[in-house]
Amino acid sequence: MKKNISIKEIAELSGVSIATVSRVINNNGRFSEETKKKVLKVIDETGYQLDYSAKTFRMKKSFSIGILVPDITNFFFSNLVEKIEEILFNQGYTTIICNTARDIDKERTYLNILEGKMIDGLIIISGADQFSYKSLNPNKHIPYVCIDREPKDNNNIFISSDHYQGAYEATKKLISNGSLKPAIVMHKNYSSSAKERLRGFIKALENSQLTYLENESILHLPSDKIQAKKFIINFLSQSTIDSLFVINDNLALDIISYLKATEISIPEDIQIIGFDDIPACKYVTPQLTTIRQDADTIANTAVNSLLNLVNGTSNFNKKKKLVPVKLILRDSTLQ
Amino acid sequence: MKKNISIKEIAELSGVSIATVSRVINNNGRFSEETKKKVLKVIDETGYQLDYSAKTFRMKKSFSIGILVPDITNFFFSNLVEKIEEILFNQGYTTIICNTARDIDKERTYLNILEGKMIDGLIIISGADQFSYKSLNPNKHIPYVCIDREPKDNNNIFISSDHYQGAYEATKKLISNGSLKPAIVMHKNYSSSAKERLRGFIKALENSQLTYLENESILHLPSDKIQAKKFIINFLSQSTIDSLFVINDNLALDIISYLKATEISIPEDIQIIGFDDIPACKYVTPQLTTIRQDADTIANTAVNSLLNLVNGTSNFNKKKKLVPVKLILRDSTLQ
DNA sequence: TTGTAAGCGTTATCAC
DNA sequence: GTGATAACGCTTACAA
Repeated sequence: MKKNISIKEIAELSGVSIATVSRVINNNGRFSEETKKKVLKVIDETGYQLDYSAKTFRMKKSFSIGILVPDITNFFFSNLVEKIEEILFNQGYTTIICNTARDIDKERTYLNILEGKMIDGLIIISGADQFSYKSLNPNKHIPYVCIDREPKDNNNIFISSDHYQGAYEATKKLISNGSLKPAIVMHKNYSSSAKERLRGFIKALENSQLTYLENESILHLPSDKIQAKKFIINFLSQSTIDSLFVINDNLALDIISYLKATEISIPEDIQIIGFDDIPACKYVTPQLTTIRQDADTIANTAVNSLLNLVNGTSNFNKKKKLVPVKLILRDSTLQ
Repeated sequence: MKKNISIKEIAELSGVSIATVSRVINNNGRFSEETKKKVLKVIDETGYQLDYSAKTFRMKKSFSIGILVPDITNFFFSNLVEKIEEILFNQGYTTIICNTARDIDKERTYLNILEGKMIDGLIIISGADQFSYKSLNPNKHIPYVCIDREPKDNNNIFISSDHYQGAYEATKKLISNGSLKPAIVMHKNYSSSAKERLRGFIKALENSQLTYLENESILHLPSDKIQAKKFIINFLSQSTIDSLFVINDNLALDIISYLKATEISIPEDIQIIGFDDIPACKYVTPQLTTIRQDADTIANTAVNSLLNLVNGTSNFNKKKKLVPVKLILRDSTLQ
C-alpha cells in the first residue's frame, strides 16, 4: 500500500517549502496569490488529505468534543445528544459520545481516554452524584459544562431545566384538579435534578396548605420491576393518596402499566403526571400528562457556553443557567 | 501551565531509557521484572498518562471505531449502539458515534473526518441506499461492516436480522389467527431490510394460497402524521383488510393511536403486528405483538467481524450473516 | 513573501 | 535486557 501523501510531497511538487504549504492550507501568515494558486492546484491534483492525527498531536487540539451520557437508550438523553451533535457538527467539531452506563469506573476511564485524545471540551449529562473532574495531571483541565448535574467545584457552568418550576407546576395542577393527597414517586438515588423536583413538589404542597408526610407523601420505588409493581399496588390500596407526581415518564409509564391489573383507574382514582415528555406518552392509555423539557434550548446553551470556554471568547458566562419547562396536559390528569 | 509529563521524564526518573519505558507500558519486548517494577512505580507516582494523540500519530492507529447511525433517538438504533459501544469499550476501543440524520452529505463529511482521524474501523447502521465507501485516497480504505444496510461492493461484511423470516412468521401468525386479507404497511423508501420484510410477507401469502394485490395488500403511508392518519382510517373503512403487518413498531404504535378515534377495534377487527420490540410496545393498549430483533447478537457479530478485519485475525469471514428474530405475542393479535 | 529547522511523544529498528 | 536514535506529519518561531 502506497504511503499517504503528505505536506512534504505537496511542497516538492509545487516547488515551495512545507512551511508555505502549511500557511496556504491554514490560510494564515502571508503568501502571494501566485504561490497559493500553485499549491492549491497540486493539492487538488494529488487528492491530498490533511493528517488530523499529526495536527492534533502537534497542536494539542483535536476539534472534537466529548459527551458523557448515562444511558443513550433513554429518549431524553438521546434526543439531547442528537441536538448537541448537530450543532457541534455545524461548527466543525466532531462529537465523541461516551455511554457511561451510570458506571463511575467507566466514567473515570472515559475521562482519561478523552484527555489522552486531546479532546477540546466536555459535556457532562446527568448522573447521580455531583460531577468532579479531576485530571490525573493537576495542571491540565479540559473545559467542561454540565447538564442536569451539578459540578462539584461550583464556578463551573451548569445548565439545567427548571426542575423546581416543573415539579411545582405539576403538583399545583394536581391539587387544583382536586387532589387532596398527592405523592411524589422517585428512585432511591437523588440526582441534582431529582432533588430540585422534590423541592418543587414540597413547595407546592406548602403553598396549598397541604402537609408533606415523610412516610406517605414520598415513595421510593425499588428498581426491580416485579417488586416495584407489588410495592406500588400495595401502597396505593392502603393509603388515601389520590395523585402521583412521578420523577420521569419511564417510571410513570411503568406505573400506569402496573395499575392496569387493578381496579384503580386513572385519572379518576389516581391522577398521574410524569416528567420529560417522551414519545411514548402519547401512545399509552390514558395518555400521560407530563412536563416537557426544552431539549433545543438546553443543547444550544450547552454548546455555546462550552465553545466560549474552549475558545476563550467570552468570559462573562453565567455559572448556572435555568431553562424553563412546560406542562403538557393529557388524559392522566382530570380536566 | 506546566507541560505534560511524558515518557521521557519517566525514563529519567526511573533511570532507564525511553525505549524501555515504552516496552514496559506496552508489555512488549523484553525487560526484567525489576525494571518493570521500578518503571511502574514512577508511573504511578507521577500520574503519567499516555498521550494517545502521539501514539495515534506514530502508529497510524487510533484504537477507535466510528459508527454511522441514521437516528440515535430511535430505540432500536440507540440500543444497538449502546451494546456495540460496550463491547468495544471492553476491548480497549473508543467509539465515535456519528448521527447522520439520514443526510447523505453529512455522511460523506463524517467519512472524511473519520478517515483523517485514523479511525481503525467503521460500523455502518442502516440507511436507505446501499452503502459505498469511497475514500478520497484510493489507496486507503478503512475496514467496515454494515448492519441492515447492504454494502455496494458485495464482498464486504453485512450483518442483518433475518427480516424475511420475521415478516414471514408474523404474516403466517396473522393468517393462522384467521386473517383472510392481511396487508403490509410501509414507508415510501425501501431500505434493504424493508425489501426483505416485504418479500417475507408476500411469501407467507403465497404459501397460504392468499393473493397479493398490488393495490390492496400494501399501504405506503405518507410521512406526515396528519395525512397518514386520514389515509389509514380511510383505507381501512373502505377495504376488507383484517390484519396489518407494520414495518416497524413506531409506525404500528402510531396506527394504534390513530384507530383509537374510530370504531375499529384491535385485535377483533384488525390484528396488528409490528417489528423491533421497542419498550413502548408494552405500554400501549392493546399491547403490541411484534418481531423482536436480537440486538445482542447483532452487536456481537458486528464487533467481532470488524475487529477480525481490523486485526487481520481471521480472513474467512462469511460475507453475509443473518441473525434470527423472534415473534413476541401480545394483545394486538388474537390468541 | 518565503525557507530552515526545531520539536511535539511515541514506537520501532538496530546495535550492544 | 537495554539504550540510542530515526521517523511519523505538522506548526511555528526565527532568519533571510
